[in-house]
This record gives sequence, structure tokens and C-alpha cells, in this order.
Amino acid sequence: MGEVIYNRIAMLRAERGISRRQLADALKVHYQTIGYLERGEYSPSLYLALKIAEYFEVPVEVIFSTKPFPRLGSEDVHRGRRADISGA
Amino acid sequence: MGEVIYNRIAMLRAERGISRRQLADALKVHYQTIGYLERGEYSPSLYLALKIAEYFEVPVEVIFSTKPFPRLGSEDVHRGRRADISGA
DNA sequence: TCAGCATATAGTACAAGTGCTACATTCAAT
DNA sequence: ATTGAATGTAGCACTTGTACTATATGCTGA
Repeated sequence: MGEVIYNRIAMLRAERGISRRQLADALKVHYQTIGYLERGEYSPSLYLALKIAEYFEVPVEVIFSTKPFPRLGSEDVHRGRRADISGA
Repeated sequence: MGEVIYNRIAMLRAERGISRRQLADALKVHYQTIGYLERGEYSPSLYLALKIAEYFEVPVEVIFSTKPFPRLGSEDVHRGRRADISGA
């Protein structure tokens, strides 16, 4: 079983401007379930994770990870592209 | 919750010649758990699914799907490549 | 102001995932 | 022939995921 799983559901939702209820309805789960997931109170079943990834049209790993996601603007996000900014 | 989830754990194992026990040990789960998964008695938690994908070094979707995987040699596997065989 | 939406908290109930133990079968190697 | 590995079956205990209900808060728009 499981260590913690980090997710970017809230981010994806925000990016696309949809509410928990809307997402929940689309996925046909209870809207509180989305809340639990976003707050990290538990992580979804694989089935639900696949559905969520399908809904957002991204691979599962883009939304869920066993390791925390880097923040936007951090080094990790710009891997191999740092020169573009640092001016080389 | 969940409809059935199909997986290719047994295939991946076979391909790489490792036993359930070996896989289970590598993932630090009980070896019976792998059996349950392969037999489809239940599907893994997202945490375990991520671990399995990581172990086999493939995206989650390559191993798990809400729809049955096409058999090797079926049309779906050769999408856009059928002409190579049919001789056009 | 009030209505309604989005979110958080809490609690109950049930289903599903995992660990573990024991035992049966099949097969390969000695 | 016996041993040991890989697999299948069965059952029990415990944890986690999901549904659902109720209640509270804050924000926004009529």
C-alpha cells in the first residue's frame, strides 16, 4: 500500500476553469471525492486515476506522482532550457 | 469506483523473464498480490500502479487500461502499418 | 440583503486493495 | 524419487477509497 501520492488535479481544474462539481459530474463520482483527492486525504483508485487522466487528456504521470511536483518556475520545469532565460 | 481494469503485468513479466515473487519483492508487496492483479481479481491502488510502471519503465497506460488490450498480431497493434504486410 | 456556488469538515456505511497463512498442483533440476 | 520454484485457491484481518448527508464558511451577483 501506500505512501502519499501527489496530484495536480486542482491545478488542471484551475487551468481549465472548471469546478469540483463539474469535474465530479463528468467523472460520475461524488463531488466530495474530488475534494478529498485535492486535499490529499486519500488517493484515487487506479480506475478513477485513469478516468481523470483521460478527462484532462494527459498521461497519468502528468497528474499523479509518488514524488511532489516541482513548482512552476522552478529549475525542474525548465530542464535543458535554462539558457533561454539566463541569456546564453 | 470501478469497472474492470485490464493489465499486462503477466506479459511484461514474461517478456523480461521475471517471476511473480521477484516482481513482488522488487515492489515490496506480497507475492500473492501480484497473482491477484494478474488474474484480475482486483486492480492495484494508484500507488502500486505507479510503482509497477516505474519498475517496467513504461507509462501507466501501457500496462493498465479500462479497455481490453488488443492481442499481439491484431489490427490495432499494426495501425497504419497494415499495408506493409498486405503488400501494397 | 439574500440566493446560490464553491469549498471545507465531520461522520456513517460499504466496497475494494493488501497482507498473510496454509495447502494443492505442476514442472524442472538434481 | 524428491526437492524446490512458480502458480492457483481460499479465507481472515485490516486499511483505504467512495458515496452520501449535514452543516459551516466565504464570495459573487441579482
